[in-house]
Amino acid sequence: MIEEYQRLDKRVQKWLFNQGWPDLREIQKRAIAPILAGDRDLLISASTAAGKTEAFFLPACSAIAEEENGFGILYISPLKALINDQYRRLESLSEMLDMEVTPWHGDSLQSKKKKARKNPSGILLITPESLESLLVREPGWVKQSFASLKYIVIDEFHAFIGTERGKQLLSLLTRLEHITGRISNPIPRVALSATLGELEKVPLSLRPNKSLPCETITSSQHQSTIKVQVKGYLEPLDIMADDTHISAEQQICHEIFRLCRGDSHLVFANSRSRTENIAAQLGDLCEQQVVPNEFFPHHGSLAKELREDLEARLQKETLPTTAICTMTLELGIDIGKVSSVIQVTAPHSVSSLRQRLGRSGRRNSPSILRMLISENELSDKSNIVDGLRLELVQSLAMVRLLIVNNWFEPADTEQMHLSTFLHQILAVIAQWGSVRADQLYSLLCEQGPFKEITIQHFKQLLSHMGTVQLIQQLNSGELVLGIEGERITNFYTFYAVFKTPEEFRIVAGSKTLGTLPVDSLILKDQHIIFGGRRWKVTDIDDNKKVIYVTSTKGGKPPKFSGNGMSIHDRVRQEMFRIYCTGEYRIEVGNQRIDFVNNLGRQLFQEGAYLFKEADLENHPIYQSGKHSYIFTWMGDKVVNTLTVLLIRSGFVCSNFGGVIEVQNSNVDDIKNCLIYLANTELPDETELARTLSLQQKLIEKYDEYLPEDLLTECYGRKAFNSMGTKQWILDNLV
DNA sequence: GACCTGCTGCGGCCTG
Repeated sequence: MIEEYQRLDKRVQKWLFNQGWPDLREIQKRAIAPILAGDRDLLISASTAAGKTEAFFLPACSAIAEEENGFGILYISPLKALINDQYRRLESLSEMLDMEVTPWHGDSLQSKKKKARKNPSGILLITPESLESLLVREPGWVKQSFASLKYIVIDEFHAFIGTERGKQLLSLLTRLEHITGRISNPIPRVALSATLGELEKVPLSLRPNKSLPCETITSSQHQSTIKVQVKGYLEPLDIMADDTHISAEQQICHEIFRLCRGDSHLVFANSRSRTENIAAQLGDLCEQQVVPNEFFPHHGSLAKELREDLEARLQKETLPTTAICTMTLELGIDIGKVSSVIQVTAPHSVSSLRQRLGRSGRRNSPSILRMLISENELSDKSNIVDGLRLELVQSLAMVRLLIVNNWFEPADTEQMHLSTFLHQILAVIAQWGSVRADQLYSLLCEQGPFKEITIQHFKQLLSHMGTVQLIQQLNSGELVLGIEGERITNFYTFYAVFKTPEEFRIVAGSKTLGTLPVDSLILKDQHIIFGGRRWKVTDIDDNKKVIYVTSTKGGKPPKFSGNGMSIHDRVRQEMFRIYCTGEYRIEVGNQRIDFVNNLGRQLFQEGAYLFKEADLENHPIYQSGKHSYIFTWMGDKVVNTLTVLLIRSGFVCSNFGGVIEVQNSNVDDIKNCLIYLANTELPDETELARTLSLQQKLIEKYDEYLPEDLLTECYGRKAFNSMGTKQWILDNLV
């Protein structure tokens, strides 16, 4: 490997020597040859802090060190904060090479942009949105300054796969290759990513037209020790004021206080409002015990300054600090390792549980995960859904899938992303001024990433875009922007493809605490919790979109908006397996390790007993009083399909947590109805989506401009599965 | 009964 090291630029070698590193890491050595070759794509997949960034930049900077004109490396990041981090980290290396590094995003300095605009060279660090804005507004400059581009590197690539933003990014890269005349001689793409499931599928997500081969480098995983405990809590039927029946959440807060005080931890509470609630209660406990508060909330609606203060406090490691957080602390930001991770309520996916677990485990100590799960105390009026202890069993299933099967949800790469496709049509027309339809199709769908769009879809979409004046066709046949298209593309909000709700700022005195989506009801004089503290609303300014508050006692966290969640088939099937066998423990050698505390175990046994008593293993429909419940143990597509089929047949039903409740019905009626449907032609996904109102189908940013037929087809594909449902009925009810 | 990310150009105000 000595030879590999010597292939780096002499000044890079000198920089390495100055760092005092004993040796290059394995992935860093292995990346040198393929990057210097410059004739292939590269996927570097390794856990955080494995040195992925250096693995790319050391050889890539060596390769462009002699290049004087134009950018040599284009670095793309999903976060502005990461660009700032990376800029600092590249400072000394670029100084050694006398190489320019330009951070380019919405908040970076105009002076730096000006300088790079005049004299582009070295490394450009940018977000997809800023790159979009450059292509649309300054295509001539882009063509010149990227003429000798050698590498495109994408950081946190896993965050892009299967998303609207990821689709936009791939389209941007194709457009960049097109504008620089590099379609037939593509610019190598390097993806840096956390460890991914289904690694063999990733190269296609990096370059859908396969015009360059892709090599993959993964770090040899060192197995670390993991300690897991699941604890059960009981939510009392009556919560008394006398403290004998305190709520499950209060019990959980006491436990967090006991476990976390004196060291640093992360508590993931799944929603912003629960995050706020728990942070406030822990703050109260500190006050009651007259000790300094070391519990603080962290989520996306909190003001940047408040978040950064907490991040800095975690990083410094001088004061014990526990963050009660949402996924904002799951990945990306460098906060160092914490002593343990606590999960309150079941996580939404195994892959996010895995990321969270990875945040704990300091040098030479194990990763520690605790899951604190509450279930309702039962009465004779209780619903079977409560009795089964579904949330607890879901948590157990997820722990098993993660630890025993080493499985987590792969990204969904099958979606059409029509809203982003429409966005890219507008962006390309805005960039070129005018374009022929066949050029558009070739660029976006054949060379670019929109492989799922057929000519038929494309024609239908273009014609509708003409009707709503997004575009118009000239006599020559060329497409140009219409009035509405001009309006949208000329406003700065155009560059991002994802949707964000309008928000109110929350202001205390002269300080902004954060933001709230406008759809939550906030009234004057109401008491709220925000930023882990209690406030009273003094005034609301509808025009300026500001809520004024003052400090006070008491209050509830504001309601944040949100959609339902979707659980993968495999998680539900693991739950079913656990119920059927009554066994959740993990086998290690000849032993079975129990990772659940006494109350949790008791709750599990209640659920498993009810499952047996109702014989859900053999009878998926269960009648209780006037209502019936369908347990499919399948993912949401099948559950949604069954629900809509029954609604179309006149039943009143709803689903929650994968269980369908059918009101005023009995088992035989439901069974007969579904078997009858399965024996005839089941309506297809598009037909099922027609049952829903237009409003329910408007989800992504530009959905409102899509023809309803196309939107319905797209929605149907996302939400339903007719064949799978037919099979489920035949397998389980006949 | 969920979470997160990003974008412009310019006018006005403040500080050194």
